[in-house]
Amino acid sequence: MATLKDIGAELGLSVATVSRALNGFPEVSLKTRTKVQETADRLGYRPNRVAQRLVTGRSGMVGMVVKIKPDMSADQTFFEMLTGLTAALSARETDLVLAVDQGGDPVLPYRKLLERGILDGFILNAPVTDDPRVTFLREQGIPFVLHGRDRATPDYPNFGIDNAAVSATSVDMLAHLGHRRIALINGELRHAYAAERLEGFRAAMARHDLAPDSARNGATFESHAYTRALELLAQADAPTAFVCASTVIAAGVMRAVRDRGLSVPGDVSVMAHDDALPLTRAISFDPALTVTRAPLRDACEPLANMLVDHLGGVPAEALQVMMDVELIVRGSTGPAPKGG
Amino acid sequence: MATLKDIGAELGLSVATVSRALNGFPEVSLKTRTKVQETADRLGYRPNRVAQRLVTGRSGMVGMVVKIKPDMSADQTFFEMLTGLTAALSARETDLVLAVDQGGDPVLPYRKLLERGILDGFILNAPVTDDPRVTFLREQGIPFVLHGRDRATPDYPNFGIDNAAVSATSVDMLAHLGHRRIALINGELRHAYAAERLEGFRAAMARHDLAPDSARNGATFESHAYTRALELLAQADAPTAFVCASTVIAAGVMRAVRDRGLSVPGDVSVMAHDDALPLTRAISFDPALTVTRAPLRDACEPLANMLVDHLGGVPAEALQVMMDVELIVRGSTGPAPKGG
DNA sequence: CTGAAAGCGCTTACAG
DNA sequence: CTGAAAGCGCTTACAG
Repeated sequence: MATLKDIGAELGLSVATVSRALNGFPEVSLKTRTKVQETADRLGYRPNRVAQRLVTGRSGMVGMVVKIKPDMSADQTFFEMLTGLTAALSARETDLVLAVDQGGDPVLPYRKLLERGILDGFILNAPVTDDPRVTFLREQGIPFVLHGRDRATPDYPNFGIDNAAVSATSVDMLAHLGHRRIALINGELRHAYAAERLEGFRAAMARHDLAPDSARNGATFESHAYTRALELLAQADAPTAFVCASTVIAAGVMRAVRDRGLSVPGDVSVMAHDDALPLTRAISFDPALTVTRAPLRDACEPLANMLVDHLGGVPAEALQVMMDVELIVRGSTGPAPKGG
Repeated sequence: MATLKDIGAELGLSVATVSRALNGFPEVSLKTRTKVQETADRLGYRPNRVAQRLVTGRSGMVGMVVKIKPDMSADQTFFEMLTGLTAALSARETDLVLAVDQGGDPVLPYRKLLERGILDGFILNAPVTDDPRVTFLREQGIPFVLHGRDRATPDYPNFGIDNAAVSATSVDMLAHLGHRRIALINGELRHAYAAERLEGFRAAMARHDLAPDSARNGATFESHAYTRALELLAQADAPTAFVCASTVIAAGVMRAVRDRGLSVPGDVSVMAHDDALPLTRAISFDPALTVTRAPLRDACEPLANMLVDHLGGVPAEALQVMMDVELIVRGSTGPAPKGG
């Protein structure tokens, strides 16, 4: 590997000048700059990142932790983001280092990664309300960016969707179709997104003078959603519309509706929030699923850029974005049934 | 962050001695060593990896490339290994850096990662026959370890299963059950594992004096497997047993068998090789699937250790392991039908 | 516009 | 058994 010294030796220049030429310092003469650049290209010079990092104090690496389940599998949503983040970070000359959280103390993998002393910051995802990882990294003074937010008014860089608006948009649309009994089949309430969706659901239902008691929170398995939907459908005042936290949940709900001998959207409307995961595509449902849509992958580039910008000195206040989601109406929703 | 200098200053020792004490050099006196260790602990000293790396020339980081499909999703088998590898590498003080292969030149992401000059080596998976990545890394002189092998007699560290034996074990078992017409529903032939399975299949069939013409290679989607099995079942001399390259393929084959009005294992036996992926569990089939089994995850620790050992100077010849697979007989295989 | 020098935090021959 | 010194490859005040 060619070094600055090699280039300097060829041209009779000091490493200092070569360094400045290559890094675009304005005081270097055009003639010198061209010669240096040309020699660097010819020698295939690549700056030694390790040396740069030692002197700048930055490592050019950020960390991310995969949480794996007891069966050693990880969340589909994590991997969905992982590839996008890696690509986006790479465009900013930053590498992504991975660690695993085997369960237990959620802070431990971050602590261990920090002890290695090689990371500039972290990307966190899937926050729970008042996330202990946020508390830890903040008190350590380590920069990080969060996908979503773990509290109402975050003081760290974050990028996410307006989860209250997800519920509000869904409820508004269904209410305008005449639905009065609307159910929310939500994720686990400890997850910040689920808490926000529930809150948004309650507020929206209240605005329409509807009873918000048909909300069910829990694990986002298809089978769980199926069971919870069956329970609601067995009630005297069964819902005529379901708002689902994910497309997987919607699949369970649709199955339950049909097992009750009801039709979608004739008897029951079903809609979901769609993260655009490749394995459960809203458009492949029959009928195609009405959704609020916000592809997880769309968050990757903003998150990567925010973190790198933050490391470069941009204050957290300037790096907080809450996106609105898109409403896509398809065949799975329709007017409330007569006399429903 | 405390440095060697800080520790030395506290104790009136040179950084050289402190360094030696901390790194377990034998010449340091016990008394000094204890004092240094104690002070290091008290100060919360963590070696600066970047500095260590600059001087040793090693980075303590290895790379891995995710190949993502046009729909931006990645292979389940990749993620299955990713978490296991990260954990195993971490135990050896090594970090895993990720990059993505967006399609196109398979060598490009490796080249780009190398240009950053921060990686000691690579872990490769899913080799194709005579893999160009192997050629590239070899000519660059970069250490790597391969899951599986891309040629018959590899000269690099590798860990994998005996794919020819996978086929042989399967065919032997089915032949002993009286099956004469055995089909192989294989993966894409450009993948080294698929080529090895096919070769093993042909050899085993020949040993039993059976015609090995019922082999079909192709993409490992459930739907493709379904189609290919239907074609074979429609023939006059339809197979009475199927050896499947994966559990996903087995699912497609079983569906085809049933759509033909046939039963498993009464009319047709079905077995598969099982990588123990969490999403398609052989035991959840009905009837439970007979398999040759070799969990992908079992490869993670050996691969991680092999790479780190190789970086530490262990020659490639000492780091080549081909594992035998386990045969687990369950309900999806049985005697060949009478007159079949 | 360019160079000599110091320094980032460590490791490791070389002396003693 | 310990220290002084050189050096890994870079960046960046400080001079000139």
